[in-house]
Amino acid sequence: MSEFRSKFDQAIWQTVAAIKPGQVMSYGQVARSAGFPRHARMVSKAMARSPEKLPWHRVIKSDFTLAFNTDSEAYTLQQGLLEKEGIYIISGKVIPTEQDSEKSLDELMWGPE
DNA sequence: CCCTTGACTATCT
DNA sequence: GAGATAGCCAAGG
Repeated sequence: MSEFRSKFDQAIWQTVAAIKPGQVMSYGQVARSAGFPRHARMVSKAMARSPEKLPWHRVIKSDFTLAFNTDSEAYTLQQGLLEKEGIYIISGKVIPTEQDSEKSLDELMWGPE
């Protein structure tokens, strides 16, 4: 069997498990943090194979949107799990815990329209 | 061995 | 802001 996968999966799962409630990380960020740069796409595979208890919903795309189609059930599920932790989504984007830009906060509160 | 597939990302229109 | 495009890379057919 593939040695890479088992080692990779464990490193990824450990990293994801370390994400604190109320925090989010992008796939690329997780990959890098786990020691596997440029493996963002592999992270998604590791998620699909991940244990139930893993907080997979705290992993989102680099642009702060969710990885699933907005009309899919998985999207709704992830959004629900995030909201249960106090993380909400405005205009399709996850609200970052740390707001540095007034512009983005402005846009998040008022929406693009 | 070649081709296709993604729960991705960065860059350019 | 929304598409299109090009990198990315292991897995499976």
